[in-house]
Amino acid sequence: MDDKPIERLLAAGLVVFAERGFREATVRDICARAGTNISAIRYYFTSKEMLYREVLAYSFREADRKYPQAAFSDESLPASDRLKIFIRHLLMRLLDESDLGFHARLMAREIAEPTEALHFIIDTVMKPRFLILRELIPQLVGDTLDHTDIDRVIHCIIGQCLVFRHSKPMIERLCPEVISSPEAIDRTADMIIRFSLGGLRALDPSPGSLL
Amino acid sequence: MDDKPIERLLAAGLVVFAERGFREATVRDICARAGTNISAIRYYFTSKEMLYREVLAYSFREADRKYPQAAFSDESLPASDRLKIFIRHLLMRLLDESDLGFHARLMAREIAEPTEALHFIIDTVMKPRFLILRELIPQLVGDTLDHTDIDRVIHCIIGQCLVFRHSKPMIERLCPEVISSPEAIDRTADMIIRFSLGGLRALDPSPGSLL
DNA sequence: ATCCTATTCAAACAGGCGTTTGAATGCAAG
DNA sequence: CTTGCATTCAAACGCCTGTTTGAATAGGAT
Repeated sequence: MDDKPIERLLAAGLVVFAERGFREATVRDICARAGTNISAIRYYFTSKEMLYREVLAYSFREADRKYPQAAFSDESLPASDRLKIFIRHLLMRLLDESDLGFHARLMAREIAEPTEALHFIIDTVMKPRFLILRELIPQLVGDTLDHTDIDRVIHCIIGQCLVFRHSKPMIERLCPEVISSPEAIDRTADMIIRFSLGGLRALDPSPGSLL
Repeated sequence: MDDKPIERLLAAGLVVFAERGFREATVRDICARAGTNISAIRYYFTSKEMLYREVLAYSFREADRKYPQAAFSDESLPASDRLKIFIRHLLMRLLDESDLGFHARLMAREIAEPTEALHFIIDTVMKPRFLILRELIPQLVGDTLDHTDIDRVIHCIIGQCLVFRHSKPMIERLCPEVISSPEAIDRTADMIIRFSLGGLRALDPSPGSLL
């Protein structure tokens, strides 16, 4: 447990908001975890909603600290390698059960049921990655697809990663083995990569494809 | 509006539960939509939770009535055709904005944040479809994958469909065109099918593949 | 008309929520 | 020690929730 109440509230808020969502999270629960009095939220953040915004910012800071500038934005690497890195990176973050996992869960929540903070999140973390994929994918499928189809392909790829996070309850009932261990998650990442590269190859009509 | 209060409450409950989730939905809102008094829920369903269960059952009934026994379980068709039907079917249901869309949203909610009803839903609607895919996929990729990898592939495929439902808020901000019209959704389904068949081909080492 | 049952209704209830209060506490500076 | 300020605390506030109540209403059977 950190020393200052502000840090403790941010850390506790991250956990509770990630697990229960904004509305279902209670300030009493957050404060209990943080070991503070209820009114500490008002004192330091003025309201639950302001705390939530600060938790989001805190979450981004922590995530960027642990996963700094992903190598997938390194333009000197081959496009297919960059895509592989992106997929593995994304899946790991999504299924990470440490502090980092809360960040992923928090964002998954915002995507599915946006608060007013969604625009900020999209522009800050989603859009930059999205734009990189927008220039990456055409390098892998040639010029046959228009920009809308490129966006479709991008979602096909990230959807394969997201499903393992947000359908987790179903997965754990139907086939828990696919993500039950770090090795299993690793194999899942491999599978998504093989599957996606195969999918991209099917979209590229040129015979001597880069893939 | 239907005639009987029970029907009206079920229909209103479907809409409100699908849009707000179980906890955030209020009985006052549901009753207002249904045009009944608040205590009608107690009178006909004894509690909000019992109403929710009945809404789930009602939702399944309605969905099966509109999308009866999908052709994709027709074993006389080629496996690849059955997969195509499955993908198109699933995406259409997920993005359908009519009554049927509420059914899909309701289930998407249960998958992401299960109530006690999840087990029932999984065994009733998910598992049967999942088991069909479990026998379908091996026909398309040969015998090279163990059953866990088959389950991974299944999730890669359904993940591509699910992402367009549950990342909708993000899609509508980053690239709304991909699902902005029935034609666009149709093109998205085509893309998922091409992408998935390509992915499956990449997993099948045999030269003269069925794909 | 009278009774009985089914249904509707407005009002209130208890509990949990985020927020607010005002006093208690700690602690460094004068 | 005293002052002043930042911080903590228990308690209460007002609001909204699901639920409950008991009376009002309706409509068919006798």
